[in-house]
Amino acid sequence: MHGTRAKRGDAKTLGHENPSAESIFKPYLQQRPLFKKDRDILRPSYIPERLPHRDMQIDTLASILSTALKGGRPSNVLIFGKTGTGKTAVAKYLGNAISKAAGERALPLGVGPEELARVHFVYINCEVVDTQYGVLAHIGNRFISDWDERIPFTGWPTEKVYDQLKRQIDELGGVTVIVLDEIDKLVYKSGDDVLFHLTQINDDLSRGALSVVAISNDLKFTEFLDARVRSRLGEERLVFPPYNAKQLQDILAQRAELALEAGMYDESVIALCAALAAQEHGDARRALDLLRVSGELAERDGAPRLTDAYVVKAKNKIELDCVTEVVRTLPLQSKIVLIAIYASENRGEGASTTGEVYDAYRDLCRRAGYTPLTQRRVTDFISELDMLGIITARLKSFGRGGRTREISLGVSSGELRQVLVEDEMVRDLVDFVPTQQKLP
DNA sequence: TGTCCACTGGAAGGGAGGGCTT
DNA sequence: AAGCCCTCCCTTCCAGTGGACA
Repeated sequence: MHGTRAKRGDAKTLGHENPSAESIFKPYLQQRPLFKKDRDILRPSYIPERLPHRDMQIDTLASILSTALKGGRPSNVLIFGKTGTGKTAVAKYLGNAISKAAGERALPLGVGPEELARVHFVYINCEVVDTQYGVLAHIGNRFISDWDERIPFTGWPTEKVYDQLKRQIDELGGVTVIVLDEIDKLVYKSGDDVLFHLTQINDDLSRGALSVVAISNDLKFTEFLDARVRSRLGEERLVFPPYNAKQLQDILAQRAELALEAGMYDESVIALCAALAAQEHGDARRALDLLRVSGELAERDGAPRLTDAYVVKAKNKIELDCVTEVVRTLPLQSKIVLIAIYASENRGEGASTTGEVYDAYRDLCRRAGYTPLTQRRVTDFISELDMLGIITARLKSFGRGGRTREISLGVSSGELRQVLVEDEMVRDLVDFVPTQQKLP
C-alpha cells in the first residue's frame, strides 16, 4: 500500500507538483474492499432482521404490545438492562414490526371497526430530549407534517402542549406506543411530571389510547417517581441481562457476515472483539464499535486482511477518541476548571482539593480576562468532569481540616494537553502556572 | 463528647434569550 | 408592544457532613 502511494508523483507530475485529483484516490479505490457496501450494519443503531439471544425478551414484549393490534391498550412497560444489552434494538425492532403489522391490516380495510387496530410508534431518546416540554412537543410534532402547525420548541405553556397532544392522539385514533429511551436521564433532570401526564392521559382520551415503554439502565430511578406514576408505569417489567462472550460472538458473526467481505478477516477477530466487550459487562455496542473501527483501521492501512492486531489498535483508538471528543466539546468555563486541575497535577503536588482548584481557576480567569464564576458553580463543573471520567474526585474528610474533594486527572495529562491546546480560547492558559498562595 | 473546618449539594430565584398570544 | 411561558446558566443562601482534635 505504502509502495503504491509512493508512485503518485510519477513522470507526468512535475517535481513537487501536487498529484492529480484522480490519482490521490486511486490507490484506495484499487484496494480489495474489506467492507461490503453498507458498513452501517456494524453500527449499534442498525436494526438487523434477527436479534440473536433476545428471543425471550422479544416474545414477552411482543405479547404485551400485540394487545394494540386487537384494539386494546397495551400495558405500560418498564425495561431495565445495562448499556448494550439490546433494549433499544428490541424496542425499535418491535416498533417497526407492529407499525408494519398494523398498517397491513388497517390500510386496505379503511375506516371501520378495524380502525381500532391502528398503531402509531414514537421513539424518543431522553438523553437528547430531556425536558417535560420537549418530550410532549416531540410526540405531538411526530404526527404533524405541516411545518406551520408544528409545536414550537419553546414558547407555549406546557398545558397547551399537553392539550394539543391529547387532541392529536384522539384524532389519530388507535393506539400510540411511545418508547422513552434512557428515561432515567429525563427523571433526574426534569422530574416525573411528564410521566405523570403520559400515564394518566388515557383518562382524558375518547378515541385513541397511549402506552408507554420506558427504557432505563438505572434500576434505582423508580425511587424518584411518585407512587402513582411508579405503579402505572411499571404495569409490566422486563429485564435484559448482559450478553456473555459466546452470545456477543454470535451477534458479531451475524453482522460481520452482512457487512464484511468473506475471507477478508480472521475468525479470531470476532472472538477477540467479543471477549474484550464481554469484559465490560457484555456490551454489544462496544463489541460492534470495536469490529467496525478495526475494519476501518485495516482498510486505511491497506492491510490485506483484518487481523487481531487491528482490534487492539481499535481498542486504544476508541478510548482516546472518547476522551478527545468529550474534552473538545466542554464549555469554556469547564475547560478552564479542567486546566486548573491539569496545572495542579503538573506541579507534581498530586491530588488537589476543591479550594485549591478554585484558587487556580480564579487565577487563570484573571490572567485570561474572564469573570470567574462562583465556587458553587465550579463545584458543579467538577462533579460533571468526574461523571465524564476525565477527572477523579473523591470526597474526603480531613477532620479539622474540613471535608472536601480530592481531585486528580482521570486521563493521561499528555493526551489532555494535546486536546486543550487545539482550542484557541484557552491555548495560552494551558502552560500557565497559577500562583500558589491563597487568593483573597 | 462537643467543636470546628472546608466544603457539599439542595433549594430558590434572577436574568437572558427564544418564542407565542393578544 | 406588552405580557406570558419555557429553558438554560448562574448566584445566593444555608443546612448538613465526616473525622481530627481538644
